[in-house]
Amino acid sequence: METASPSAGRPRTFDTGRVIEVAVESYWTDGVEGVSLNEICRRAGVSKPGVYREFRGEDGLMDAALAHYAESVLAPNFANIAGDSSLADVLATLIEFMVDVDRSGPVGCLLANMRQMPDRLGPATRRRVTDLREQSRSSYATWVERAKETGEVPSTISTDVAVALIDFQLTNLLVQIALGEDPDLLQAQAKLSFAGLTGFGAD
Amino acid sequence: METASPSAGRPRTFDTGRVIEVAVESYWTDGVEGVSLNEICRRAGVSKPGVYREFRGEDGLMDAALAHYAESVLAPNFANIAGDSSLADVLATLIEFMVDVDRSGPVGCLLANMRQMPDRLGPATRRRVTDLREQSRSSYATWVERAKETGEVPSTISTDVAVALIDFQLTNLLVQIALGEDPDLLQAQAKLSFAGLTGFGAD
DNA sequence: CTTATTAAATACCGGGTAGTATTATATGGA
DNA sequence: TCCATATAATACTACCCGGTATTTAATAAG
Repeated sequence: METASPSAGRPRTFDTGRVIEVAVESYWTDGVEGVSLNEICRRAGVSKPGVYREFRGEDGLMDAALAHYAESVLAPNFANIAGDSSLADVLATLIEFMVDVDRSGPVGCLLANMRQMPDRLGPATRRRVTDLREQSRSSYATWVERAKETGEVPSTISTDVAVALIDFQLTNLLVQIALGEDPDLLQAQAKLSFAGLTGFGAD
Repeated sequence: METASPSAGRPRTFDTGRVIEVAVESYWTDGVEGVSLNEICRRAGVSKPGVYREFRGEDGLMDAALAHYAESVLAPNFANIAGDSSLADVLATLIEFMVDVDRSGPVGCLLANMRQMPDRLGPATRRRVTDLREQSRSSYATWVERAKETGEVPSTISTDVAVALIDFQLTNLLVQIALGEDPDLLQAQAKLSFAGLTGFGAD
């Protein structure tokens, strides 16, 4: 299906997808606090009014970037993990993936970064951050409930607290990795931090 | 001992200590990323060249503020804690103190905030952040070593990892508290995160 | 060829930043 | 009284930001 109406007017050359990709890469690599709308325009080779017309401003661009990040990075990762392994395995896999600074793509996580910078976000982006966080928490909750059924996680631990633990540890792990902290130490302490949940860090 | 020479020149009215107090309060409450040098001058009722002459610029002011914070807030707290209680007690006390949002003074921690914002810091401030962090780690290391001697912490856990765990958990706890996260959930998950170290969160 | 239409970039606006050159003020001493 | 001295605030620079009014360019239709 071609673009609907080749009716009149100057043909568009604005590559929206390309701009979103540049924005994701920029925000992810430099942090939302470390890159300006002007700079993204420069990197994408695009004019500011163009971005404004297409995304209604910085908030819209950030929101679009976060949406793209969620579906192109977060969703596949969550899908790969959704397997039937134990909670300990899931968490260990996640940790090892997150602290792997040699893999392709930027380190850290755009969503985790944005959560630390609420003042830098517009309303739309903030809404999406809240929403994506809620989705993560919901996934964690199902993992925890399942692990409680198998007896891996003691039922004396409230699901809310377990979810808060996972959310806190993984998010801050990603933040610290992005800050350049030592990956090996981060990995070891992260595993240890889950010992009360699954007992897997106390080897 | 009065100020050395009342020799000549316009008498000074610049209250350095007052400016430092305002700076600490401002950076602590609003975050180093959330308040400008101009704004601090406005709040302290002082001119910018005055600050520049006294502190050599923003980096000097931040450095002085952090130094004052370290000796007026961090040091007393560490002194109060240095008691002979178990590591579990020390950590529980610290956590409960940190998540208490109703106590006087701003929530969170200036040092923890600065550690998340290295790009916002000048060289002097960054040096002091590194140094203070090293001091904290050193305290944590002695606590851990002592706890290992009493058998509270299994000697199979490397001191480096234990220190990294404590550093990570406490710092990020302070960051999350400052971000307005739910104190009760934070407290519960923080205690749980230390279960692998001391076993005290698994009640 | 002209006109309407759509999209592009240029150039600007108001406001913020850190830092500084300049000027005004208040003292002690000659 | 007049000057040297030290400190104060005012006013400015140069630069960045997000956002926009204006202008230029490229097409389809009449």
